[in-house]
Amino acid sequence: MRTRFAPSPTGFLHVGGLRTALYAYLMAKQSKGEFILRIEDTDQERSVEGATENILEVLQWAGIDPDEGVVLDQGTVSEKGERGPYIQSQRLEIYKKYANELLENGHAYPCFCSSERLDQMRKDQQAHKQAPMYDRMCLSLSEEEVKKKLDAGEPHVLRLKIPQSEKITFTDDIRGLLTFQGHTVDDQVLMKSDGFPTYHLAHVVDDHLMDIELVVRGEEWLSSLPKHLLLFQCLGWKPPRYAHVPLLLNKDKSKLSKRQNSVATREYIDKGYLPEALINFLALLGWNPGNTQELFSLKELIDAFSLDRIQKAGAIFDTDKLDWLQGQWIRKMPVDEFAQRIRPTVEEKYPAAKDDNDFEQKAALIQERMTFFPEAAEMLSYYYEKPTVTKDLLVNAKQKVADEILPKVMELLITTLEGVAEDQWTEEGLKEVLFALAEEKDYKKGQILWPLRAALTGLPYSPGAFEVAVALGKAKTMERLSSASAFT
RNA sequence: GGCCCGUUCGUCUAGUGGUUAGGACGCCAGGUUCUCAUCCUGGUAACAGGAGUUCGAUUCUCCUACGGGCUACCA
Repeated sequence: MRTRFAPSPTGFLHVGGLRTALYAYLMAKQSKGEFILRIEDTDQERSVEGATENILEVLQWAGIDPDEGVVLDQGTVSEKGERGPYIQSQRLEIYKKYANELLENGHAYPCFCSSERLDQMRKDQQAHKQAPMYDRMCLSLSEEEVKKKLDAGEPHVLRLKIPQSEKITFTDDIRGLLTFQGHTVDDQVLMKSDGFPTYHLAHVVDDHLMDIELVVRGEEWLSSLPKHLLLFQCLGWKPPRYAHVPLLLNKDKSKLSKRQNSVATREYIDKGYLPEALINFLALLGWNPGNTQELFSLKELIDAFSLDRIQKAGAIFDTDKLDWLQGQWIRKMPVDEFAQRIRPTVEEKYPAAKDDNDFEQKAALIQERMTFFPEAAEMLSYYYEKPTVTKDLLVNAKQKVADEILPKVMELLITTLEGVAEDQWTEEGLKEVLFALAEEKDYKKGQILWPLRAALTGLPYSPGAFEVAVALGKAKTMERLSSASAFT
């Protein structure tokens, strides 16, 4: 099945857009079909320089690669496929052709009304509690009048002539049977006075010409669906399947907005979220697999996805679960990949990490406990700089490390560890020695291990004492113990 | 105002006439552990309301309420 994602280059890629793209992509891949990317830049005023690149980069980051259409080829925007161009501003002649066809067949008519008149008309209608709709004034123009105005080059638009008595029904892939009455549908503008088509005309023409079989788009389009259906009918084309996905919502249930949330996918990338986590999260917002599986890779989603398990109601964009998924996916990463991922941020703060041959070993210790990559540097700080140890940290009531026993414990730690041979300096080796020490001197394990860990890291929490001691090595461990014992 | 869509724990959701209404996140408690995190166990918490159909409605129908989307020469 051929599906498409057709963003407007008006800025960053919205997370809702990413979810829509994901669903369309999954449907295409599941059926071994093609996923097409088309750029809808028919609004010249809103088009933003660089937006297309940005959107493509973000999709690539997410692992959603178009088979056809506008693609990123080694970092630059290019086009691929037989049904191009895939950028609407380059298809103006095509739209013009079909607009003329509609005009000739009497399905569309030119409208010369000024925006001032239109504004006034709507105001009046609203004042009378009527639905604001075009009053069809220009439809009553005689053929001669129209010709005269056209010849005089008067600015005008082309409007779709909605058959008022028609009842339009359609079965949406998500919402089921939908019904609209012709008289409640406005005579939509198809061609603007600047020669550009509106979304309504453009997408119908393109989806037909590009052989799109399924359109996945946001619910906000539902109310203009009858216009699109009529357009297909007037042009003598078979409409594609449509799947209107529910909206992503703010906490107050309004449409997800910049004011209340981070909506740019880029922001989530910058915060360090993994594409696996974001994709997993987005997939589950409004869709469920029908079983209790929560973790899905993109590949698994391709197999498991189906439109009939998409929710009809909107979903609040609550990122608590995203954070949990992020932790899950971090833990699933191969250690070397994880190390590679955090290395740059650690090196930035601690250049010494560049020469660290045991970086991976240290990274492994924090992989189980972190949620956000930017935390990595701080979590590894004590390896690359001497920790600031205070007596307050060394003492710990819960571990029963009292002020009075501290000097003795520190002394025991130093003398005991001093006696450990280099080849015994392993987690097992240290465990054996220190547990024996605790038993011999009748200390609880915590009474010995807390001061050790605290002296080595200078932190109230960190990986365990044994792991840190091993990663640090004997020399550094001894050095830190002796300087910490000065506080006692 | 009009048209269209929707409504199960705080959040994401399972459920299609008979269930102790299930799972996940969050939160709380306990356990593991030298700390924190992880991990494990348990707990908290929901069918918007009203009629109707039915022996029986979360499930079907209607109404109400509430929420949302659209209502541009924007998408």
